[in-house]
Amino acid sequence: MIKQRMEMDQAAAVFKLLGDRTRLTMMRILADHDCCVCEFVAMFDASQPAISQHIRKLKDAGLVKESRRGQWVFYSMNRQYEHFEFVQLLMEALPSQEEKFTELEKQGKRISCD
Amino acid sequence: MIKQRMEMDQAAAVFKLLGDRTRLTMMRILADHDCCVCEFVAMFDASQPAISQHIRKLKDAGLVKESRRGQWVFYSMNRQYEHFEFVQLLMEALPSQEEKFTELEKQGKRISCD
DNA sequence: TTAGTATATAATGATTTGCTTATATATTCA
DNA sequence: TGAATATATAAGCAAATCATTATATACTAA
Repeated sequence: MIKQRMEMDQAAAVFKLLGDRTRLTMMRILADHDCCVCEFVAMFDASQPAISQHIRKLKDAGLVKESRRGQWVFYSMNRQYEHFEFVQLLMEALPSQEEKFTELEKQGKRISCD
Repeated sequence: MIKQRMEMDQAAAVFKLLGDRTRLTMMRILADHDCCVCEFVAMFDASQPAISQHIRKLKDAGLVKESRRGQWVFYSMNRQYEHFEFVQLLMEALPSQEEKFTELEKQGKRISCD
């Protein structure tokens, strides 16, 4: 696969999206696991609308995609995103947020749709 | 050198700083060359105060450092910055802004203090 | 159909951002 | 010293950002 040339405007737009603690952590988590909204709400100390609005920005920009599974809406990294590889490179430079996830399981708040 | 663990808050703060086209391009240029303020002013379609204010943010955060050379103030990447390597990794993922520089020389606006 | 759960959206407001204009400060050079 | 150049800072303002509250929509299950 050929690496897309990244324009500075686009790069700045990505950085801007990632320049928020909540969105950045969400993306880092999504690099490892799909996640539904209520899981994010449980992980972060944030309201459900706040989480929804952060996700919307990521979705509008194309970084994540959604898929409904029953009553839940799951989000995942969008591998079709023009600069997916760039985003992935960034996420790999950041520490795993696995604790957030294990903590969620400990609280019994993990949603599983398998 | 041991790679510093990057906290998400700090990472988000870096991304936020880079989430502006002008600052991001400045940083990309600084990855290759030191630069003085008037060179940035000539390169970007921006006023001198606007440029100064962008630089100040980068300096306050520790990403760049200044050194006066005669009447000019030159800026460079701060290699002592806690997350210098992280920033450098990001810059390497972006296209060189060499054209900006060559254009500057063509206009005879390159400042040289050697 | 109705209640309950999950999610999205709309309206609002405080805060932050990034410019502008005006002015202050620092340095060089005649 | 005084003029010219380079840079920084302050004040003010429009737009963007990010939360909150209230409400709408979508789905499940009884």
